[in-house]
Amino acid sequence: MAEPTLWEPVPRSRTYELVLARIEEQILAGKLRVGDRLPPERELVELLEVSRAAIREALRVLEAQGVLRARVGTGPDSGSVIAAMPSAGLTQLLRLHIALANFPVKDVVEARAALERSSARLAADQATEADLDRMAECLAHMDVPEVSREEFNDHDTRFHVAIAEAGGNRLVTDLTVAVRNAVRHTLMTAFHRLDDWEAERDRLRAEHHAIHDAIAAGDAERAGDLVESHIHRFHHDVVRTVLQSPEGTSAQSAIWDGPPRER
Amino acid sequence: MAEPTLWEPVPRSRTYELVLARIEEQILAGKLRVGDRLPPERELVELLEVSRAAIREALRVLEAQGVLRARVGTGPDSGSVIAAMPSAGLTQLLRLHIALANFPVKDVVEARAALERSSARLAADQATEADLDRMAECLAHMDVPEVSREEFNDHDTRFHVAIAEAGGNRLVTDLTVAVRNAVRHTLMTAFHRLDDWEAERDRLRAEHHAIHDAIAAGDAERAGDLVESHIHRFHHDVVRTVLQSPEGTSAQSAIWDGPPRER
DNA sequence: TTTCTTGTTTGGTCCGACCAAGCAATGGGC
DNA sequence: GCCCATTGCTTGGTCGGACCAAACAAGAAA
Repeated sequence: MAEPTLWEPVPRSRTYELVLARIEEQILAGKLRVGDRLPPERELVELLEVSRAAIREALRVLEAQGVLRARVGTGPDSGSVIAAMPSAGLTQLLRLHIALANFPVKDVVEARAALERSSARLAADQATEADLDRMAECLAHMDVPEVSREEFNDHDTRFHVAIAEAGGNRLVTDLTVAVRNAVRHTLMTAFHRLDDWEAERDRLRAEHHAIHDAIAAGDAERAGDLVESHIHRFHHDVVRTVLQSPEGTSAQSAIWDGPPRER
Repeated sequence: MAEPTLWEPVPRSRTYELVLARIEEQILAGKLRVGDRLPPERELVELLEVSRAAIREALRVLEAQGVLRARVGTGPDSGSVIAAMPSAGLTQLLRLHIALANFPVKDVVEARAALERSSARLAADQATEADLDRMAECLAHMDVPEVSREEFNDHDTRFHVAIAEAGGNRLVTDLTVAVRNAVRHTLMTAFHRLDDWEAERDRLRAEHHAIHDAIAAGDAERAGDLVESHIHRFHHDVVRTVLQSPEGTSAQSAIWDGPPRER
């Protein structure tokens, strides 16, 4: 039971962390809700009896988490206001950690597959006509005969986001968007290095239409399975192959597979 | 195509955001890796020609994201060091946004189910003997006849985390831990208000053992399905029922179901 | 009534100063 | 010659004060 990792921390709290804790208390307790305004920074200085720098550092953290939105001036929209923009913060966080190779691409793909399978199942159950129309519009853009790779990739993303939004689960949607954004660059690189672009394009078109049809038909089981295998196949055929081809050094394979498991 | 939301932003960059961008550049470009040290704050002031306050605000954000770890002194471990502790930052972010009801509990449950299904499938494919032993140990703790609810919940969490770790996917593991931590309080509350604790406890025990056995047998399909239905059933039977019972006001049902969908 | 000016509030930025935690080099005592 | 306390330097942590610019509100001037 004496796990060494459990005895490590002992974090001496810095002032800004205490400020953060005070504000979080009120959020967790429901006393601060979306739209509410925090007292002005100078007032918080007096209330909490710390320097403005400490206050501001805490506010910066909340802002980065998408919980706060600060504006100057005196209007009704000014000051530090509790907001709700989780996807930006999530995207940023995941981007950095993926870049630090904490999360190998393989893991990200797996997470995407899991999340989007869930989205597709939910979407099949409760997508509205408007939702289906939005998906169909994305498909139409990708079906343009001479569509460019950028255009295609752009609407590919929109298509998957549309599915997530149709599912109505905001957490899953935001996670999906964040994960997708986080690997956007990698995806585009793979897309450009593609040898047989036309074949892959046609394959993706067919898969997308199949997914759309399953959702439209309300077949959750099939929609989920199709999305899952769609993501797995694409990353297996395209990303892995392309990233490991000519310039495929050991460094890149590490990006894919991650460091060996150690215990 | 003229979506109104796309014309809103125009974010005037603040100094700390520029500093943040510079540091992120280097991380994204792979020039800063885990373990590397940033220049001292006072040096960054000269390099970037901004105030120390701006530097520090940027560093605070990175720290909150689990990308940085700062220590005073001159030793080899001192200064601002690139680190990799994503789950803490994720947990914090999710906790706040769940509290702000951006993410209704229902959505969180769905995300958990999706992620842990994926974990279980991976675990069934590649769990080692050591992994299985750790799971079994958690089960043993939960099987103690007079186990307390706290003990049970504690090892319940460990069991699920053990599965995620056995899956070997760090992103999914960290997301799982973060999501679980974020709803820990809600979970414990539901656990305590439980009417027929013994019946629920026995049901959970049986489900846990079935999951363990499926993973041990290498049956990915079954393991995944069992975990998924396990989570769905528990939250449907316990959390939803309990949280909406006596004190079940409209506010709490909003926490569960979230605000009505508007388009 | 309308328009311009002025003042106030608010976040944004910077500077300079001091503190305490650590480590490293120094030097006396054995 | 070796050990250990002292001293000094580097580093993040904290603070107070000052000034800027954006944004709005109120009052003055047309």
